[in-house]
Amino acid sequence: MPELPEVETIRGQLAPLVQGRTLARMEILDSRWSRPLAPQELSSALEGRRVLALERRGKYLLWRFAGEAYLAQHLRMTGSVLLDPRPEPLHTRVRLAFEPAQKLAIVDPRRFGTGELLLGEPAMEAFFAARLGLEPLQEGFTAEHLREIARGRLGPIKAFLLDQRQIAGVGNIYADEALFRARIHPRRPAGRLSREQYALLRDSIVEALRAGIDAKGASIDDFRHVDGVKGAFQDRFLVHLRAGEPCVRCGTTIVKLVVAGRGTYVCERCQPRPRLRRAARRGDGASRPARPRR
DNA sequence: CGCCCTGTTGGGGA
DNA sequence: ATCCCCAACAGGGC
Repeated sequence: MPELPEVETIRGQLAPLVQGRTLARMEILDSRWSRPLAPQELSSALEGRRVLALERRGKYLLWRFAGEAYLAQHLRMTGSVLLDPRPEPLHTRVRLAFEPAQKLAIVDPRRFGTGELLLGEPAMEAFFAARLGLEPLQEGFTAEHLREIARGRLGPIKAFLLDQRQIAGVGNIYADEALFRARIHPRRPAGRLSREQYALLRDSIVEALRAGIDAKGASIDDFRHVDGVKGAFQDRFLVHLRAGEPCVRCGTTIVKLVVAGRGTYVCERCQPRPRLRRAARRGDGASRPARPRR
């Protein structure tokens, strides 16, 4: 019998455990988890249905049930899906029982995680279309694509990378890593990079994702929270959480900033700060002439 | 011991 | 379009 590690969620291993089984009982212990319906109604909608497949969409876990019923589950920061953990963890939010017998628990100390019921394929596709851009490892994720979706955007490139509607699946650690590898400062306006920088950034995003997969000994479709980023990621992630340490490339001390409301680590020599852009003001006629867009 | 800060995320309101 | 704050909890620094 396959075993799931105690404290990790691995879709790649989870899927074979539930596919083809019927969800016999679903107990939602935290009403916050359940969307858009109340827990009782959401469980009723899914109980008795067979699980056709379990997929990953960006950072969502997508459960496909018979009859075009779907559950878009998000683990947020501290969620995990455990295989029949005993004793039951303190922060168990949902209990799932399948037939033939199989039990899972959705555990989430911080209670940010959610389960969204979607009825009908169009509703399901619309849900993701509204929230997720291209996956970095998908065919069309090219430098040109990146340049096009960033065109005209003046917000910081880091915020842009974290925006799931632009690119699906890039998280805070990955964004820092990709920008470091591409030697781009996180505060650079997203739409103002050179063609070469978009190309480098595109490759760096892919590299960062591969580094993460590698560090975890996982596959791209796995969800796995590593126990302590500082431990498992240290060798492959070159800037994140390294404030005070020397940059591996130039020796300059890594500093921590806050960009897009997230802790952001940067080597300000390898990743030069953008020139301060002055707000256009009346009487500021001496400033450089506006460059034509496009 | 208590207080304060931080965080693998995303959404809503300003 | 963008920014700020919030959700709720644990763990670390002081």
